[in-house]
Amino acid sequence: MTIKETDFGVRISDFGGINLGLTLDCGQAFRWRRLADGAFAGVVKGKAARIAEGGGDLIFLGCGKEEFSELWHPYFGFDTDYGRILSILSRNPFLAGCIEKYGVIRILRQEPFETLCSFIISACNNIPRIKGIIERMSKKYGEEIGGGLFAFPSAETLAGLSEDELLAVGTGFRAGYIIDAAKKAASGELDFGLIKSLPVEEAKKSLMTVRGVGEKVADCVLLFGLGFMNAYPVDRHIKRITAEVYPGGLPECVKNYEGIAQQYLFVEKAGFYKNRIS
DNA sequence: GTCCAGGCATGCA
DNA sequence: TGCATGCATGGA
Repeated sequence: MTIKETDFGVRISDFGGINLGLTLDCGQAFRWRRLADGAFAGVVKGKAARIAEGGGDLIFLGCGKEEFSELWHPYFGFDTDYGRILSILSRNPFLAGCIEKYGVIRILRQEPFETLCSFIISACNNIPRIKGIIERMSKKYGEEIGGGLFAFPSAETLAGLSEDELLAVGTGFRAGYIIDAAKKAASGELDFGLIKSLPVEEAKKSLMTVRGVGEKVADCVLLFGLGFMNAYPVDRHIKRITAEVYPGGLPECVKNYEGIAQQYLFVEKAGFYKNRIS
């Protein structure tokens, strides 16, 4: 990977490629939007970001080298060799077709508490509405970071809210679940640093001590927030797809990278990519 | 009005 | 252990 500081921000090349639009808008992250000029804007760990594409390079606008290496390098998993992983997954013809079609969809390494809340909210919900709820939560209970943007609320803040205060932003029946997650995270009963170091099954069990967190939500947090590429979230779409495409079970080549395979299957078959924001 | 949405907790067999 | 049901909410 080459990193260059320019007048506009950090420009990176030779990083292994990315389908930026799909990576940021394939149902794993909920705070990115596409601007009129084609760049993407989002809020990550309390930092406002704009990312543009040019000639296969990515430009992190208004960002310095230090911020890039501390925040964006891990967020996009630039230390992960997607070329190698995708060539392994391509041993399966169906996945090879998806990878050919969509390019490199990266699994983001998001802030764990925000990821946990986001996927608690995702239960029995649709993606546009999940985004709306998270935006309203941030606007009402998150810290303002300038430009009319707001950080995702802290666990401490959410832990102090009443269910009615969360109902007011449209969380519905998940309000109590979010408060339980916030209390456990704020008290340290849920220690993401520790969970990250556990074997996947134990990590999953500890996430499932939170009300409103079952197998699927736990797997999403493991995959999209804690770096477990072997977590395989099975939602109603993936259940159908897996039965349809792999009635005999997942192919051997998927082992250890179930989560990445899952995201290609989701994009290909859940139909979401057809509806995503242009 | 009805149906559906990246589920989960609960009660009952 | 396995299955049905209710859960808030808004858009189609």
